[in-house]
Amino acid sequence: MKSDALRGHLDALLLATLDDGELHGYAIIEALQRRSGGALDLPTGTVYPALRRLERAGHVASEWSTVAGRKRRTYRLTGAGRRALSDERAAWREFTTAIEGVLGGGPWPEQA
Amino acid sequence: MKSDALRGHLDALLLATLDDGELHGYAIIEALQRRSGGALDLPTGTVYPALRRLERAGHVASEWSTVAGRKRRTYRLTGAGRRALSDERAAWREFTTAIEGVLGGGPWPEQA
DNA sequence: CGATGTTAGGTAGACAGACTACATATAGCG
DNA sequence: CGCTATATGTAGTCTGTCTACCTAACATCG
Repeated sequence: MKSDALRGHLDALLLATLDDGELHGYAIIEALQRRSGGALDLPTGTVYPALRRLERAGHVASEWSTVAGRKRRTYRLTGAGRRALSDERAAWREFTTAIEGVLGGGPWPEQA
Repeated sequence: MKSDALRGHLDALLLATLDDGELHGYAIIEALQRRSGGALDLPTGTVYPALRRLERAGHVASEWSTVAGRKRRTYRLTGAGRRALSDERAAWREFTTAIEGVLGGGPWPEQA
């Protein structure tokens, strides 16, 4: 998968991943792999900064915990995050509709 | 529409627009507007450089002509461009499948 | 004739978001 | 002890798109 393709859609992915319950960063990456059928394998250098961006924006909140001696920062959606996710899903539908209108192909009707 | 969302998909759009026949740059922009239902309104500063990139890559070829005193550079798909378009369409399907696997939502089955 | 708008093409530079590469630390296994 | 998996993080780069601008011919209105 071309790497730039993701641009502008990463936030939606992260928020959607947290929609099923709180997760820590590493687990988010694994969830993305699983749910995308292996197509998405995001590097930590992409995900961690993005999570902090989302936290600054108030869309997620985090708490530290320690599990089996390892520190984890567990993220969960905030109310604003849930609304943002809803907006992102709508934006995704608009986006794909627009692109598919073009890619969809076939000869196009002249404007009536 | 968030502007970055387009990243990595612009080439596909341009190639698809030319798939129905040759067009000059300005007409491509209008065709994109029409076919996307008005959602895509790409500035010339985005489209013209992208077309030159595609020409350098050998995916389109261009010829100058003059219509009603105005110079036009008319673009058409090359054979390589047609193959590239096919690849882009496949990549688009993979991309949306991956994203929708994540966004698609609902609780997710644990890996069996 | 001058102003404005439409058609048409173009460039330079900024910007932002994702990536590469690197650094850190603990636990468990051989 | 070294290696792998788990887990988090930063610095700097890269690149494609956008913003803002410029040029030019023609048409129309006043």
